[in-house]
Amino acid sequence: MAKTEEASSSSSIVDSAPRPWESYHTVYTNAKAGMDGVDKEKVQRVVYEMSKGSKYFENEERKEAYMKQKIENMRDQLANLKTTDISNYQKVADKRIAELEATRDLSRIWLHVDMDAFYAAVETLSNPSLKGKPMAVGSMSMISTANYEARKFGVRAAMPGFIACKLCPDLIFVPTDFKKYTYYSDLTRKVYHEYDPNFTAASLDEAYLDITKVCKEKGITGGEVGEELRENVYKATGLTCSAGIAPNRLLAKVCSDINKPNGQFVLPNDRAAIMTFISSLPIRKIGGIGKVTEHILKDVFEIKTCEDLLQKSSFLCALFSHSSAEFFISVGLGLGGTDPPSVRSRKSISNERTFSATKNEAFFNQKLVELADMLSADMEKEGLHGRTLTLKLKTASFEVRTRALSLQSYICSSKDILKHASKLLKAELPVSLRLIGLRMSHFNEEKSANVSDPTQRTILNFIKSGDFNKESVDVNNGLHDAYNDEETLSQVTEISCSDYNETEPSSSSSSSSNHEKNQEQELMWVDDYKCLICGLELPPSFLEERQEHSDFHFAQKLQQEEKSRQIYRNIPLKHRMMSGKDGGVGQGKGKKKQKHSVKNGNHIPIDAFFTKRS
DNA sequence: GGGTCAGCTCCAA
DNA sequence: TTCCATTGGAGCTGACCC
Repeated sequence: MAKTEEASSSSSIVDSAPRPWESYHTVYTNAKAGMDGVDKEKVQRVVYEMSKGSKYFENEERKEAYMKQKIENMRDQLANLKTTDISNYQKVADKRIAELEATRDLSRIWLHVDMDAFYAAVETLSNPSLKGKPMAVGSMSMISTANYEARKFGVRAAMPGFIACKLCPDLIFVPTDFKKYTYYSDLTRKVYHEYDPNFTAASLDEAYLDITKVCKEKGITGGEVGEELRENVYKATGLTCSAGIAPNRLLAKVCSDINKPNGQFVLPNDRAAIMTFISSLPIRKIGGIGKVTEHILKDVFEIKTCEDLLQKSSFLCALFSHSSAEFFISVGLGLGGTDPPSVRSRKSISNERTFSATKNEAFFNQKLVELADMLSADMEKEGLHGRTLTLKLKTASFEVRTRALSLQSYICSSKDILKHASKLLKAELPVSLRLIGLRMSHFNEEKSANVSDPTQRTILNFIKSGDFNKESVDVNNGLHDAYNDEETLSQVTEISCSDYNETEPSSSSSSSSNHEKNQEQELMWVDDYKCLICGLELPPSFLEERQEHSDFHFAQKLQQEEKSRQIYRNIPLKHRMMSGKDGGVGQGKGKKKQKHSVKNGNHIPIDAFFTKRS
């Protein structure tokens, strides 16, 4: 791997290089457990030969070019740093190192457990004839995992099946069966629960356990707990796993990879031991440092090990954002999570489907219907309502685009999702696609969250505030003046109606919005008969009329607010009202322009995402 | 001019 | 012939608001 990295940095023109595959970087040419002794150059060559000329390859080259540009930019920035700058950044870095060092906690013992080639092992368990044969779980398109026999050939997870076939012609493919994996995963979790009831499952086959307490209670070491736990997992499932025991989660994760498969590694709770361990640890072993970050750190700063991160900390502070620099420094110090991770609530929910590239719009619409149905069902299952919908597209050339819109209300019905998703898609047509995805985010935290905003301008808040008494005078005296401009009136009314429409029952919004409306009705109609604001009498059976009347007062309230602001700012009301509607459906604040940067090649260069801007 | 939000892209697991 | 699916998060820009 080191050899190929050196080669890549020295060969700038791919095609003229004698070994072009050496500069073709993929995630699956990186070292992984069970791949020692693999002819890496052969793997890289095969991967390159099989990929060369494909749309995927072209896209990878584009990304590579962006990355090189980014590296060049960062090198320039680095070269332009003056001695005084460096000296100042060194002070910043030293301060941050001292602060982070002060947070070091060596009192906890963490265990990271990782099942060995989990999916493949489960499949072998249910079909013992696979034992000893090279096998991969997945398909010709993509492999989820490969057993250790297959890894000897360079076959691994995240590799396309057709390339794996070339590397290992006798490779057996087994389709994925998540039901089976979930069943075995549950068995392992029952074991974990005995050691730490609050363990964190990182995936079906990985978990973090705080074993401090169990070590004390049983009077045994972390290593002994690890041995016992792995034994119990084997007894419960017939599957082997590996473990890492360390003072924090970050290190425990690194440690569990060291003696894979069916082994474990213990890093003592001792600062000197940690620093020794970290000093020679390649940065790529750290969770959070992937292919791109590794490349940048190596090519710009010549950082290869975690120790280098500390030594180059001043440059990292100079060129990276505060949070990125802090992360790198904490890695250099061997710090990681020691507190129990807080329970994280779901931030988004999505689904996406890949298909053969096509321009068929009817097909896109069909896919959108399916995705909206699936998303809606998933959301309903979890009782979620979201207000930001993101459409994800992957074009035939593997370019990924996302388009999002934020609505005024929370939705979850497939009908609503489809309605907005279709609009987003329409703006992108014509286009040749190979993937469509939908993601919903910005959930209402609780069922009532969508009505909880105290600053939201609703009739309920309006009445509760008591302002209506004061303003009802205006209603009687100056109402007609306020609505002299008919166009303005229609626009104001439109806004109020749309506000209600966004939360109407048909959009399957939560019952809380209905509840609020009912509350408003109760508050508005004295003795269920007379309008509290203007005294108009309407019997309860006149539902529509009452609704219109509510809208009328709400519009009036908005109008008056707008008018007072208009006077203050001396800006024509009409213009502001129109710009507010201009953005169309659910523009949140309604005044943002749609960006189409990627289409024109104007999208933000990759280096914008890491490099600190002046 | 600073704070905030929406939109977007990318990275990582 | 063929390069997945899902989630979370960082960090940037542009627009708006105060």
